Formats: sequence, structure tokens, C-alpha cells
Amino acid sequence: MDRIAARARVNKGMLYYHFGSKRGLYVEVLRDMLRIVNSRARGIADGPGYAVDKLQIWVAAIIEEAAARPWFPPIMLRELASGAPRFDPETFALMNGVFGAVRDILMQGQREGTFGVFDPLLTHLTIMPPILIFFARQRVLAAKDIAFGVLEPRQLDDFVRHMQRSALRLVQKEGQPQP
Amino acid sequence: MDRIAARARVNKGMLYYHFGSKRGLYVEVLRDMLRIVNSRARGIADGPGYAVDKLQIWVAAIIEEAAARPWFPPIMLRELASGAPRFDPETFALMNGVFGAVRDILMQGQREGTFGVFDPLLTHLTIMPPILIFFARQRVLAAKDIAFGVLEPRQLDDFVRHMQRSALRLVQKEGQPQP
DNA sequence: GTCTATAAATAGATAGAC
DNA sequence: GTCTATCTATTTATAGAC
Repeated sequence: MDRIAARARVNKGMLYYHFGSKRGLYVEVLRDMLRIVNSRARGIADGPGYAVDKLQIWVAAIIEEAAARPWFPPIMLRELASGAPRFDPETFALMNGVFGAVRDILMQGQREGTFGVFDPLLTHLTIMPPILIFFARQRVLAAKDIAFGVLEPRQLDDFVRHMQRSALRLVQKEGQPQP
Repeated sequence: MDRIAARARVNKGMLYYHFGSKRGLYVEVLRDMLRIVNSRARGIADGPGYAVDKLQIWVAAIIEEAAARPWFPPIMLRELASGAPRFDPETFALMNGVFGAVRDILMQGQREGTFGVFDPLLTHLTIMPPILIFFARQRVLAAKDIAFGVLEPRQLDDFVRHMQRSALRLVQKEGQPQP
């Protein structure tokens, strides 16, 4: 809390005045993060367009949010790693909402006949984690002075394309030629 | 350290006597974990067989190791999330060794003509994370009393098959029909 | 090698003046 | 709302007897 206060150039007393406790502050960060990702996912799922395109847009969107908020991937990973003991019902619902939106996209694709038959949850759990780890790994390399903390646009584009192609390959109907 | 000593039914003083510090103990756990995974990966890569089969065996192997050591996925996730500040050179080398083995398998497949052209690192980083997250998620569900902490053999088999199929789809040559 | 008691540091939290 | 000083609990670590 001392370090957070110093870095935010705010008095530590203020943190407790506004957020009550360390956990109170943390939960607020968590919720804020998930609200943004959730509404982004919802918007894509409910918007117009084919599922194939929506999936590509979703992949690009989540990568964009992760790149814009460097604390998002590490926090999510730590939460998942420790059994998410700090997820209150609202936070939990937001996370489920993200999956709900992805599931809607996947099921739309199945109705449209472009996607094959698969478990939506396992598929969601196969697309999301590489993205979280990719950004967390940047920090590892930066800490070891192997790379800069900030990604070059070129690397980011490569990664977006890789994940878009991967996601497509995962869901495409059997027997179809691969992209 | 109090809790670790109690759970190991060992005196706390002994922990410091044998491991020097909390970090010393932790690094030992980390290394032990990575040594096993590393030699397992190396063994598969250097063994006989086609790359397609080796890839399937590797996926099953890493899932088996994760299931056998419930602390492995959370620890890896936390390490990656925090920038791996506790990775000494040996530990770092072990982790790179795992990637090296996977890369060998992928390049063998490219030579054999069954795999397409892709970035081995990005591909490794797309196969591994879902496995770590999948097991960590079990703990989340268990903590919320939605599921048991221990997976049923049936669920585990489903997951192995899902990841094997996913891995194959990721690496297969363009234009090939999907499995 | 094993154990107990205790030191030393750190970190979350609050009282109370302004 | 804001700030300082301080309390209290926790936790890593060690000294020293056996």
C-alpha cells in the first residue's frame, strides 16, 4: 500500500478512505478490468456479421485490451493460479459473461455451418490462455533484459495473425482445408 | 514457513537448516518440477517415431505431469505472471530446454512434410498455456464448490483428446483436411 | 541434526489533527 | 477530504540449548 500510494502520488490514508482495504482496492481494479473486456465481448457477439469474422474480431479485441492494460494478463493469471479467492459474485459473473459471449459466437458459427462440433468451454479455454501468457512472457523477457517491456507493432501484428489463424483452425468444420 | 513446516510435520528450524531460506526451498521445488518436465520432453523428442505421434505423446505427457503434481500449473502461472524473478540461470535453462524439445518435434514434422510452416515458439506458447490454465481452473471451481478438486478420469481423457486434436490442427500443413 | 524462543523487518490498518 | 504518526499482526529468519 505504501508503494501504491507513492506511485499514484496520493497519500496512503486516502487509499483506505476511498477503498476501505487493500482487497477493496484490488477488487475494484479486477472488476473494472473485467467490465471492459466483458462489454467488448458482448458487443461483438451481439453485433452484425458472420461468426467467422466475429471470431477474428474478438481475438484482435482481447489482444488489444491486454496490450493496452499491461496489468490485465498478470492479474488474471495470478487469480486463476490461486483459485480466484478474491472473485466476488459480480466479478465471477463478469468472467462468465465473457465466456457467454464467446460461446454465442461459436454457436452462431455452428448454425451457419462454418464451424464444426466442439465443446465451447474447452475452445474458449484454448484461445484465451495463450494470449494471457504471451503478454506475461514479455515481462519475463523484459525483466531478464532479453527484450523491451513494450512490444513493437510488428511483433504484435504477427501475434494477432497467429492467434486468429489458430482460432480459426480450432473451430473449423472437419474435412475443410486449413487456412 | 510455519504452515509448510506443520504440513510437512517437520520443525521449522529444519527448513532453514536444509534450504537456507524460503526462496531456497521454493527454487528447489521449481527446479525439481522443471527437471522432470524437461527430461520427459527431451526423451520424447530424441526417441523414435514420426513427429505427428511425438506431438500427441508430448501433449498427453505434459497433461499427465500436471495432473500428477497439482502445484505445477499454479506455480508456473504465478511465475510467468510476475516476470519469473525467481528463475535462476539453471531454472531458466530448464524451461528453455522444454521449448527446445518441442521445437525439435515441430521441425521434424516440417522435414517429414506433415507439418506446415509456422513459428515454433508461438506454437509452443499456444499449446502449453491452455493446459496450465485448465488445471488451475479446476482449483477455482473446487474453491467455489462447483466441482471437486480432483478430476474424473473421463474429464481428463476428454481434455487430452481435445488438446491433441487442437495441437494437430495448429501445426498441420495448409490445405490438408482437418482432423 | 533437532528444537524453542525470540529477534528484526515488513505491511495492513487506524486514530486523530487539520 | 487530506495528512502524519503510530499501532498491531504477521512472517522471515536466527541464536543457542540439546
